[in-house]
Amino acid sequence: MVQKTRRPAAPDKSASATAGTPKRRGRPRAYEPEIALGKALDLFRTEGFAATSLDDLSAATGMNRPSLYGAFGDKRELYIKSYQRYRADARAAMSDVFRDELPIRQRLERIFAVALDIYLSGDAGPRGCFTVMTAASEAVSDPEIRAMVLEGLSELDKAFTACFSLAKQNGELPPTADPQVLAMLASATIHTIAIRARARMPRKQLEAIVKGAIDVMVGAASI
Amino acid sequence: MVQKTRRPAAPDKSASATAGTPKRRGRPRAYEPEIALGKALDLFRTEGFAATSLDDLSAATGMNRPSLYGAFGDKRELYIKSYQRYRADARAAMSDVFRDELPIRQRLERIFAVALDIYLSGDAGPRGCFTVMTAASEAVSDPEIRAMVLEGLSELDKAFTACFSLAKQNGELPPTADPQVLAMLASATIHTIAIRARARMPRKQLEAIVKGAIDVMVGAASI
DNA sequence: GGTTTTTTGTACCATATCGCAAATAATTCC
DNA sequence: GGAATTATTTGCGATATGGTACAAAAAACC
Repeated sequence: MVQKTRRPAAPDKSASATAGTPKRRGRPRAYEPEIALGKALDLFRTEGFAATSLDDLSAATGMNRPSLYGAFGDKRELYIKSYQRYRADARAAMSDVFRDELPIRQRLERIFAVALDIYLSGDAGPRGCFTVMTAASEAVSDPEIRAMVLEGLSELDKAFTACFSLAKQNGELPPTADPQVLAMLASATIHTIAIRARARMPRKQLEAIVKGAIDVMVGAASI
Repeated sequence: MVQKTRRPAAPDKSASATAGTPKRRGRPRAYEPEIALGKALDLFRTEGFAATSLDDLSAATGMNRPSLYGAFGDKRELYIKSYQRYRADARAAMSDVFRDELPIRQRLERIFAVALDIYLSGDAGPRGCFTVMTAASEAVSDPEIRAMVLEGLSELDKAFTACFSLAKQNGELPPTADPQVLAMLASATIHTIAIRARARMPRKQLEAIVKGAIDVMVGAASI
């Protein structure tokens, strides 16, 4: 359903006080789409695409199936929107840390701490990284989803590369250090803890892995 | 169905020439269980547990559903047996290389080459690592499967640890090198290429990642 | 040849699943 | 208040799914 008569200009009514809410015309929505999408994401993250039924989604979001369909399209579209939401959330949680002007070691520590928080959250056990989960499931058979996953992977790679490049410029790393190689190691560390988290490896052990990886990456160990 | 009257001792019949085939009594099996299990594994590896139906499995193995059930139990049991088969295959493919007395760098190169072969194989696109896939899907909700995955992860960790410990003993690594930390990096590299393979990252790029990781691990770079 | 044993093949069942159609409810516009 | 618009609710229908019952088939055993 394409939205037709969306009010052309500002309505200037009293209700317009609630910023950006142009008083839609029909029956008001009973549930906030953004909240519902978050619930759907939670489910998809724990169960995966195939193991999540529309009934499950309906129960989790509080919307019944036709409403779900009207709001987000079919199951696959909902999955894609959930994944985009996940990426947006993760980016929001990470961007500050990636942008911060901290010494490289502390920056990495904070980045991985945030990642662990994301991967270990969840009522029914740790849920890992949705990009990794999607790569492991839908990415093989669905080209569009695969493209999104590939983009998600490379977004992380690029962020780490920028991180290490800056550190190298600042003289925090030896001139022989290759930011791209270090970025791949950092991404690999992200991926391994995401997987291990889903297998319920305890946080302490994951933190030990992170610490060891950081030691190697910033050159404190194995020199 | 528990096997009852399994012939108590050696039958000493003519057919006994076909070693270890004690001439079972009823109608002979139309399909070799080991081959069928291999086909089931192929399917599970590409599609995952939930997205693979018994009809798919039936078509792939050439056994109809009742036969499948009789031979392997229900779908979950078949998945578990498939996973164990995968592990056995991977172990067989890896054990020589892990045991070989090569210099550490060449050893790692060969290990990762074998891993890439496993991860990039498949008619319907690269299939990655089944342990990683299972961690990403069934491991959260199924404790038994989760335990197997955790064991699979730690088996790899231990193999790499032994690898690096030996190299350190041989003086191939600096005395400050921590075999456990290096093993985690090696496992992380395995995991990241498994994931990237499923997103169809080209082999060349995966090999570049492996090369960079090896450089760092054996201390050729970033020193 | 007849009996026993094991496997296969056909058919079936109960349920789950996805998607949608039609009716009902709540709101704005006139 | 009535028309128009948008959402929700109920319920349906076609199909897929996991699992199984039961008869037919193919072999060994006697």
